[in-house]
Amino acid sequence: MEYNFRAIEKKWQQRWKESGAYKVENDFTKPKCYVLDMFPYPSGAGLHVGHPLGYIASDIFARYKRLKGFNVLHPMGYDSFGLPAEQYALETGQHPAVTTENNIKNFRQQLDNIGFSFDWSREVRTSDPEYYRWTQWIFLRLFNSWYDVRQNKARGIDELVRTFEKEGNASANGYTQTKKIFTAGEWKSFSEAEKMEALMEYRLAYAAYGEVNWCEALGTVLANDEVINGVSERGGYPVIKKKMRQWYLRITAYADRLLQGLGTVDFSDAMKEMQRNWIGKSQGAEITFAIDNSPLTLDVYTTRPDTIFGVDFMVLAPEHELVEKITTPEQRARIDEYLKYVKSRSERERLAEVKQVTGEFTGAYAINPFNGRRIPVWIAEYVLAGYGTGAIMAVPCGDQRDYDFATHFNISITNIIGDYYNGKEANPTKEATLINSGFLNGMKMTDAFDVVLKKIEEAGIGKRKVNYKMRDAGFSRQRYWGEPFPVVYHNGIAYPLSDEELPVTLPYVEHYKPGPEGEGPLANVTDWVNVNADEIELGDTYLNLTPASPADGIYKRETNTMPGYAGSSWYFLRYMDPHNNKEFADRKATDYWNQVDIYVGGTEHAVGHLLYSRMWTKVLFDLNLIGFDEPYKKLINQGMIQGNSRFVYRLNILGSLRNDPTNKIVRNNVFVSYGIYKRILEEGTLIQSITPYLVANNLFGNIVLSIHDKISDHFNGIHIDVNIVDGTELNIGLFRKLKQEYADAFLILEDDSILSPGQDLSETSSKYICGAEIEKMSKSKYNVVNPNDLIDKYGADTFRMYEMFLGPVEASKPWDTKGIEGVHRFLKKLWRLFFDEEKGKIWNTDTATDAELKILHKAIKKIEDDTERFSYNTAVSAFMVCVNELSDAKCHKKEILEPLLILLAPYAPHIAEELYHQVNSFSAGEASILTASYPELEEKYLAETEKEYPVSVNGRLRTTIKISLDASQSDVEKIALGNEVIQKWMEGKQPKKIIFVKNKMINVVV
RNA sequence: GCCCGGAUGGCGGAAUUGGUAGACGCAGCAGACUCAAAAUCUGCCGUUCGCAAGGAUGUGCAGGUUCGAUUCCUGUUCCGGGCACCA
Repeated sequence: MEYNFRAIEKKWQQRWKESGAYKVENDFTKPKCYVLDMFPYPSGAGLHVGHPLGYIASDIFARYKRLKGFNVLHPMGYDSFGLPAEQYALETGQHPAVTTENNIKNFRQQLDNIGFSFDWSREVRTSDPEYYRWTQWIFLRLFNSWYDVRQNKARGIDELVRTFEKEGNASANGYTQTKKIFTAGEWKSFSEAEKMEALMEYRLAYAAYGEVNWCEALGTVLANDEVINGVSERGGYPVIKKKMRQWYLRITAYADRLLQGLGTVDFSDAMKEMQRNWIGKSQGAEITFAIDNSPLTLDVYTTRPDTIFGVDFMVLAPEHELVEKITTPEQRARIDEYLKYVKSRSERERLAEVKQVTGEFTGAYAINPFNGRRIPVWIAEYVLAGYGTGAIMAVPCGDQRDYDFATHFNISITNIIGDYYNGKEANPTKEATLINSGFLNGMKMTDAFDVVLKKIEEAGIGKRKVNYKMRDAGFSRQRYWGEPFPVVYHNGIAYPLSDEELPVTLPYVEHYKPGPEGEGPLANVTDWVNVNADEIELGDTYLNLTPASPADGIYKRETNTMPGYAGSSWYFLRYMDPHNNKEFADRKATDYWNQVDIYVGGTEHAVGHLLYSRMWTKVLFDLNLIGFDEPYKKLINQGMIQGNSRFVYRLNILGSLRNDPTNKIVRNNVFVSYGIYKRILEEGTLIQSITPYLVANNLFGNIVLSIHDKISDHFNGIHIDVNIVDGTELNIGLFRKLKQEYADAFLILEDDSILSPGQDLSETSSKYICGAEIEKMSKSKYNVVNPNDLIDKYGADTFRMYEMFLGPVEASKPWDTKGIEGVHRFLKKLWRLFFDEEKGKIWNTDTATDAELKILHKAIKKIEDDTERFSYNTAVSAFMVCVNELSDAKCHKKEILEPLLILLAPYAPHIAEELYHQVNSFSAGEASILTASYPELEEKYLAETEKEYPVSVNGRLRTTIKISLDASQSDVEKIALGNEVIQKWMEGKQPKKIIFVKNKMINVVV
């Protein structure tokens, strides 16, 4: 009986499916464990071997916890809204719903093949109306909430309205930048439009005009984290800044709590650091400067108020509102020209030329409040309008950008840091003792910080201020394939729809092109966009207005859709209660399942998805809709599996040779093996290197190639499908079959011999060796390895264990199929502990010896420990050690083997279940290894009585001595000093000291 | 430029708290079984000197702390990732 993995895996996958083995109940009496994977976007390309890495890791953990007696929630679903499906629809006219459905089918087949323990009855899809109904519902909560800074939490907008009615907004200032202060009376006199406009400044989801990242090629705006180096993350298209009315999430209100929350979760330091950088908190001061000969004032933000005496100029962002007002007539023309220049530059150009110094003087001067100095006010690109106040005080001796600017425009530099400033570059030190700094002279900069701030606050010309780099998140996209907003407009005012109107489903569209004015495709569906007042029910505005009536006429639906991160911000909650059609999830279910215990996914979501879902969770918590405010307790980032590309090297035929009918190479391609290619590059000339191979075989006829400058120009390294290469050796038969154009190619092999068309390797002892390079795994590089192929060849259990054996889950590593044989051999060896090819069944029910129990319990200890801390590569190795030892000991005892199978079940569930049933005679469906209980470690079997101690002399290992573990220090010293080898190395000297660490080592110092 | 992470045999990697560096696997070499191949099994496998016993050396590089350092500290090089005019 041999290990027939194909039949075994098929059988058990079928049985588990039939018995609903992975179905999870909301059984609140059992301890819970929530193990979650980041759900995938179902792309058309399907899975490659990199995708399942994290899924396998989490699956092992989930199965392990289940064996440990936990009620484990381990669901899977699809983040099925998104750009690629829509881009594909634009090109082919196929509806995104159709392509998405097909892709999901393909994904599911590939996932099923690997044998995951997902509870598919809880599957969610973000594009399913029954799902996005609740995304829209949460959006309405965001729309109807505001952030109360004093209570430091989100509250219902109705409470804000009541405050306004009582006392206006002067004291009840929520998290908003508004400058418009109104009294209760004024509020009451506001029109409906004015009230809605005022409230909009407080809502957590709000519409506003703002600079957005507009991507013309994609026809939509993008969030900051979707723009990389001035181009779109997806597709690399140019992105420009544009003013548009957009929806935003007021995530800045949560900046501090998102920062604080990092202290309560178990994420990697790198991950926390990335989020901290993105939030970008800085402590500083906002200082108001008077403008000379003007009633106007200038606010700047600085993190270094201690350097105020070093201010040599001011710089405004070109977009700053003061620029218009303070520019003097003499400078007007030059400023206008500079503004024109700035406008002409794209975001990308600005980023590309970061170090270029540009700017212009406004002609105006600010006054330093502490010494009355007149400070010239400039404008320059390097100051950003969106950060701080959009204006800075420049201290060239302490800030390199200010220094560069001052040098470029010949502005004299005041040194306030003495020797710390060398006159050649700025020094941002905080250690210096201040000079040229009035009342701060002689003070350390770190102390001066608070002294200056106190003075500024006393004088009423500024205040302490915390700033964040993070901006509110753009929340609308001009696309079709996303969640429609539950919002309608009337006279330009946005009204929420009632919960009863949900879901607002996507209408059918004829095509996916933008609307008439650059809006999303939905704008073209006029009979969906325009709705009569009596056709819809509006949500509560809390404004005590007369309800909308038919007389109010036509409402227009919002034509934007929500961005990709909307659905993924809360999906982990829906899994808890996926079929609930009354609520997004039952409160009892969310209280029970609570935080995700283990969340596994890639680093690429560090700032996008992770921050947004953390924010949504905090909002839901504030509104008392769930009972916790961090979604993910522990995060594991699986590493990227890189592709291992293979190359063949084609000789480029010169144009002049192509027309020569006497020459064979005109018609045939010539490929050289990697060794030859490398030698040619090293030798340097084409004539000397190539012709011996080619001329000798009469490939060239009488033609001689001309010498080129670069030898490598004569070759094209061409990606070749990794699946037709064994290691680095090309499978020539498949190579010729794969592409018509290669069928007649000449191949120059590693030993310089030529393989002509029609010949195969049986006529030579040489090989064609391919070049190799590590790259991203992608279709275009022909380096994609499909899990299905490997599973077909070795089985899912081998595949699962091999992926884990590759290295730590967190590490990125190139894929290499070669080692999979070793893991497969291990499983075959395990099988042979139970069955022999000739003798059949060899497992028995004999009583185990202590030595055998020790092997088992060593494995229990190591594997349980490694599984618990996600060290799966070492766990797999421990299985191998155990099976090797049992084979050597010829142990075939059920008493040992059965517990081993349970240990193995999370890693290789199919073979474990099969053998578990072989050693037990269960009746059909009676038992499963999936619900067995995990073996208990019994330390007594591991107890040792003696230890082979390494003994060193002066720290150098000289020998090992077996000594009883209960030997005392003096016993040990006697034994060590009595040892022949040790005596030899002591060279007759007296020991100064003998270091003895019990159960570790002995070191004799002489 | 700034911030994180890493560097160990031919290769992937192990060494959990400072205590026998190289577990486990791949590849390679030698051998057994076989008509042969596959499968399986046995032995060797960092470098170097040596017939061997054994010795020297060795965790990117240069120092330091320690009886003892892959592990801690200082400096440095290279690689990977993130951020990038954020005042």
